[in-house]
Amino acid sequence: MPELPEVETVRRGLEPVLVGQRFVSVEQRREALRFPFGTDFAERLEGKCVRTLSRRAKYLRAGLSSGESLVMHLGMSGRFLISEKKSPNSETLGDYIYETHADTKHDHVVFRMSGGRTVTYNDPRRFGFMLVIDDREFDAHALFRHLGVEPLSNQLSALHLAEKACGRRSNLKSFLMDQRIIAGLGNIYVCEALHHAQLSPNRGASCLADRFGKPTVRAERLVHAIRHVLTAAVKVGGSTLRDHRAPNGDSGQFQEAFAVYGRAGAPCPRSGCRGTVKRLSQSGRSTFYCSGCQR
DNA sequence: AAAAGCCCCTGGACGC
DNA sequence: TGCGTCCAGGGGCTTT
Repeated sequence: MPELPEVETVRRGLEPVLVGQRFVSVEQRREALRFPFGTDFAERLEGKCVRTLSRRAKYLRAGLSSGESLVMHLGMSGRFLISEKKSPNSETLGDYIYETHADTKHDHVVFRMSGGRTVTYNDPRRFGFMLVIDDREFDAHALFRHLGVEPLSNQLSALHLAEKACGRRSNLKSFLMDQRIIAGLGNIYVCEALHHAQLSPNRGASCLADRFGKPTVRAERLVHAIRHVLTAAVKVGGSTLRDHRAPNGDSGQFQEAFAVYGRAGAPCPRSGCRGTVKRLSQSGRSTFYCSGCQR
């Protein structure tokens, strides 16, 4: 499911449920998801208060009162479900509602919060993971050390792209998928941003820099397109293809606005363009683009 | 060092 | 209804 707009949607949905609340109980139902949860996973959370809930790339980070952080990644199919509680003022476990739904066999973690709600992590494919790490080790952690710039921050600039693209031999699609350059884009939003920028996914990434290493007009266009597409997607709660939902159950709407993703054979929606959306395979993943207007 | 391929896992869509 | 095949929003690891 989740690229930056979906993860941000989940963050916004979880924030009022987690922040300022304490973990009353943490039920870990299996040894590992993609990675082992680590020793004492539940114990390091129980009794701790959540101070902040932030997002870095496609990761969620809950900052705890203990000086540690709970890091969560949704992989391909992870989602959170929230249930209300029967008795708001009681912390008896029996008063917490564990809402049954169609897919409880993939409920891997259940958080019961002091505010009275139950937060359940469900993930059929188990490509997601959770772990608790010391805040002092966060920036140096192997998962985050090499992450590139946040695309919605002002760290994303034409100059940054030009510097990273200089001397590269990969194509634009792979370049934008590389989390060490820009962190948070995935297959959908790379395709959509390239279409918006009218750049071919096959074009070499080195087109973003001129022979002096300075950013080109294409780099400027790409930065604008990435910001535009991500901002529009966040605004409508991301894209729901299969399982993405905000924690309150709402589905995203951005799939309605896809220009190219998943639309092979359809006419290009750009006004004045008479091209057709094509699908091709790059580095083992589908790319959708219009050969008419993306050059 | 960069780039390509493989793999983790499950479920849904589709063809027969 | 059942079976086989292909595909999927991510990303770490290995190989070239």
